[in-house]
Amino acid sequence: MVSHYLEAIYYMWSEGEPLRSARLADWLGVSRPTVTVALRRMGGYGMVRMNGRKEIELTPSGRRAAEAIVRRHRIMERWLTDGLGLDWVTADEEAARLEHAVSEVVERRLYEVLGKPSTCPHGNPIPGHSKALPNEQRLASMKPHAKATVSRVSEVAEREAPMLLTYLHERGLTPGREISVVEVDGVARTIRIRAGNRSVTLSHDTAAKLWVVPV
Amino acid sequence: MVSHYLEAIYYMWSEGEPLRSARLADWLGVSRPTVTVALRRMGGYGMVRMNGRKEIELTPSGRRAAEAIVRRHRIMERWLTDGLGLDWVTADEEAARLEHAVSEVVERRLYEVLGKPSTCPHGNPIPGHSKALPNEQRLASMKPHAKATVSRVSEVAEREAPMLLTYLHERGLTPGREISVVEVDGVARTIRIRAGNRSVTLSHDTAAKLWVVPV
DNA sequence: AGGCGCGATTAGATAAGTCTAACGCCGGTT
DNA sequence: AACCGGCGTTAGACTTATCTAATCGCGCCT
Repeated sequence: MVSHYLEAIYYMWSEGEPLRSARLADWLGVSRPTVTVALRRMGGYGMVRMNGRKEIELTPSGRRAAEAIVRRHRIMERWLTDGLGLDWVTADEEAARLEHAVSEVVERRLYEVLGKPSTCPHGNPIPGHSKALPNEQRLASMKPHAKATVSRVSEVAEREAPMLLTYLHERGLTPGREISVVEVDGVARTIRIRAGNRSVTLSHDTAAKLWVVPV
Repeated sequence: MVSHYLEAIYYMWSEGEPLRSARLADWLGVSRPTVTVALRRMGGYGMVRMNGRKEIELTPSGRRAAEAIVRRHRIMERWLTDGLGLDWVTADEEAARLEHAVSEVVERRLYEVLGKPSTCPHGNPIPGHSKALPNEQRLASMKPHAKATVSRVSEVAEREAPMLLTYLHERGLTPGREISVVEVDGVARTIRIRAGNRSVTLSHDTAAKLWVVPV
């Protein structure tokens, strides 16, 4: 399941997580020796290599393969939500299986039929079709009274706490929503914001998974 | 790949092929020992059993699983042709991969969105939603001057000769087409028919893969 | 009756992908 | 300086899925 590994590496890289073997094992939910042998195999295929500090690096071909998987995941998610009306959590789970069965032909046709979307339903950019906004920052790093627009929900949320997706969706914290920071509580490690006309309090951890663009 | 085996067994059964291990090996393109061990494993899971004449039989649960796979294959084919505009051959190849990644949820929603079709693009019934017509017969068994309507193209055609699908599609030999038998040549083993306003000569083998309903 | 041929199985090998148990290395803390 | 914790790897084992080579068994034809 080389593509599972490539996909996870890509996510970890784009979320700024340290690219070490033990982290990858956690992300994928497998043991560390499993990752060691998998990386060795993938090294043999020329998909990844390890640098001097034992950090994982994608080779150009590994990166292309990883982007293809992530692209397919996000296009499928768009179809599952917009086309079939599935909720965020289900769409993510289903896309995780479908992404490995989708060929380039289907990917391209589906992308056209969907009207060339630039992001997945949670706002993450579709590799090869769009890039993350340059001035994005984590909601957790915003100061009181700042105003911003929600740009995306991190992939980390989908892996670590799928129900968080439902939570955010229910509260209208979806890409495009305008918010303002009401209060930052450094002791309780929470942040209170206004989204639309309602007030929401998020833990620092949760707020670190929401990316926003300052207005 | 238990589901690959179940799917193949289901196809062979519905095409009336003998359900022996060696035939299954041919259908799947694997060696006979591979099939032996696979059937043993599947027997342990309660999906198949062998009767006294060494014929393969699906248990009720094996049959349900097989139907689910075939149903998903045919629903996906409909989506790939009707929704994405892929040709018959490509749609079949893609569906062969996608069918194993589709869950019940996606299957059901997609079925609704497609308007509850009763057959795949080649006219094969979607298990659980429709059945083969009771008076179907092979075009190869029709007598001269008989008139009939094409009902379906056998799955055997898709496995053995994918280009046959293109051939039939180009000549308008698709489900619903009215045809009449012009001449049956027992020596050359060919059959000449009129389809719409054109004349087509098919080999006996090809005509055995086209199912028709006499008018 | 003998033999041929096909079908099915056994035996033994390979490769991917996973696990647990145990060990070695390195960096930071006491 | 000693040590502990986390990280990575080694060693050994298991499961699934595949292969080739060889063997067994049965039915049919001469």
